Amino acid sequence: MRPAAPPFKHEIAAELIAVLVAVTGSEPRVLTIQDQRALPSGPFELAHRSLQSGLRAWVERQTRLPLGYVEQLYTFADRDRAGATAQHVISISYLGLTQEQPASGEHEASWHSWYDYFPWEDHRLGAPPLIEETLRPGLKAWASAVPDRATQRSRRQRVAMLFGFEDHIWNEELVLQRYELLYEAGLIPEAVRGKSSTPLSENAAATAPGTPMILDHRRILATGIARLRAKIKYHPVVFELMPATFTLLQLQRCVEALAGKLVHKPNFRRLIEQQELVEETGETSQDTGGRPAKLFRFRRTVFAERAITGTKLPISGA
Amino acid sequence: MRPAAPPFKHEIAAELIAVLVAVTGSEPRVLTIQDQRALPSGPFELAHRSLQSGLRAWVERQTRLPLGYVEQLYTFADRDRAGATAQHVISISYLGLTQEQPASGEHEASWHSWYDYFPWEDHRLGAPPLIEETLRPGLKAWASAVPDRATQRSRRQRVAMLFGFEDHIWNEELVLQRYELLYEAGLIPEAVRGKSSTPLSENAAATAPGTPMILDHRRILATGIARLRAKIKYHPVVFELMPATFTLLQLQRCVEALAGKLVHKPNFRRLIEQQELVEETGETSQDTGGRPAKLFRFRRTVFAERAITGTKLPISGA
DNA sequence: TCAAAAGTGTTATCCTTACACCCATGT
DNA sequence: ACATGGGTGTAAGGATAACACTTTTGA
Repeated sequence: MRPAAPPFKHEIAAELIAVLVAVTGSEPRVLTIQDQRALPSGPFELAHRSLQSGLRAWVERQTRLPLGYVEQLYTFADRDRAGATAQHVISISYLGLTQEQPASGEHEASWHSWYDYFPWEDHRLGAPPLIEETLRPGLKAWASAVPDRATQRSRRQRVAMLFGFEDHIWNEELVLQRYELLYEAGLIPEAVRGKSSTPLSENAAATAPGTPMILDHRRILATGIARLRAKIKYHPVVFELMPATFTLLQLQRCVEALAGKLVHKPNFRRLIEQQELVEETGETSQDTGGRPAKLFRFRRTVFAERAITGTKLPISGA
Repeated sequence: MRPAAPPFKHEIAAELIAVLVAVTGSEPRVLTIQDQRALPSGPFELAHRSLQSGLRAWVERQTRLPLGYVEQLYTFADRDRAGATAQHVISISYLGLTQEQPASGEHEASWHSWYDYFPWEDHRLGAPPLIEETLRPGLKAWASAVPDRATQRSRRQRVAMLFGFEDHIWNEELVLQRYELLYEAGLIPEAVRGKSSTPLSENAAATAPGTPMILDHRRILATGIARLRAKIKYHPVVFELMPATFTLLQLQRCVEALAGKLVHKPNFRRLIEQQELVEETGETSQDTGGRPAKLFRFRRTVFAERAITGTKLPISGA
């Protein structure tokens, strides 16, 4: 146990990795580079007051995106992150909320639905068929692939809880745990690719659907999605993803896009209005077939009021 | 926006900082070094599989404490953390739960109640008098010290919400926010000490009580306390702090020590037993005056079952 | 007998969730 | 007419928090 005062000179490299999220037309979108195979990352800059402000400056300079909300996710320094070529890098990952810009600029950056990477996470139209068709058999095989009875039972229970099999309800917040389970079961291409030694799954053909990413970037994305799904329930961050004015249904669709499940409309509206999170602009929108909807604007003052107290969204079953 | 593959060679130093918590005799305790002025910290080691396992190995080697539960808190790299002598260090902080050992070993390490550092956070006997006597006047002065009316109102509201003045209830989870407010108000010695330029508070005599720490260590401790207070409500981590067998009242006292507020005894017991978190050992304890209490043991299997589903503790008002 | 702690039973209240229904507009 | 979305009323169920009370031991 040594004193902290004179810092140690273990020299290593550090980088920032950003999960930048927007919601466009009822789809949750994430900014990627390298033909959607990587999350944007950059060097750790020494010139800023704090890590947070450093990330903000870097993102805004590179992409011209106004970053509404920024939150640190996790710091990784796993030795085998990069596989055999492991160099000692500390990666500090951040979640950032913004709005998708038509021309997001430069360097082959592009936006994609996060369900491209995690197709099993979208339960807005019920559980996607691929869960029963692909994941469930693969997971069942994995659970049975061990001789010990007790381990089998514990694996099966874990599978059932995470994916909502047998009485269990779907908990949309467990994005990371589900990814890690699939990884452990050898159903994620990234898991197999890195390992030169063990050919983990004999059923390598039956890997889970979803676009793979380099290194552990898909894992970082899962962390970001999970954090955001948990956050929107008690913190008014959704509004960072909305345009200046919006209808209540648009807001609802945004929440649903993030949560990956539908919410009860009447209750949603009541809860939003009760809490006075929004105010009417006086105008209406006739864009979508049906009765014109009132337009609302976020009451920016609630950031001061509720940053502490918190807010509520009616997303059930978590 | 550059690709992540070839890591950047910005060389910097990295260290780990640990908030190690135990509960001994109804007091929440934290391990400190340097005459209780610093949290234990150590170099980032490259030899481990992950950051987490590196921290675990380091702590167990240095202190011989068995670490029950470990969780990453936050990563700091603020330029002015060390004041003028700023060297570029990334500090990765962790929360670790353990049980206090009589001889915690070496290097002037010692355990102290965390309320030594945050005396205003202990509301088990009601709001401590020092809040009304010292904090409230200081905060009031700070809120009035700005000319703008709107800013005054917003400051006063923030103060009231965080400290439970005027109708607001005390929310025990807001440890960090309260510390930051006091810091901003110039009532924390650490805030003044660093600044060579602005003598922030003319009422420097009236700084908040509580033992100061070096650099931002008290802030890191506040982060750890806040995280733990939030965690115990829905995750069965309390048991990491308990001996092998315990009475329900001991368990309750432990929860109360962490939360800094009392809980309703009958409801607490019902909730614990309903969830089958514990099982009777068959023995009883007559240690404390009164009817002998049944001894319980934590059902270790719930870690598998509820790591995902979560648990509940009846701590109200947050 | 009293203090201290262990327990049990019950109720009031609020929040969540859902169901049922009506309104306004475009095709 | 009917599809689509906007919007209101209300009730069932469960979780929470509190009150009142009995039991068992040691001093």
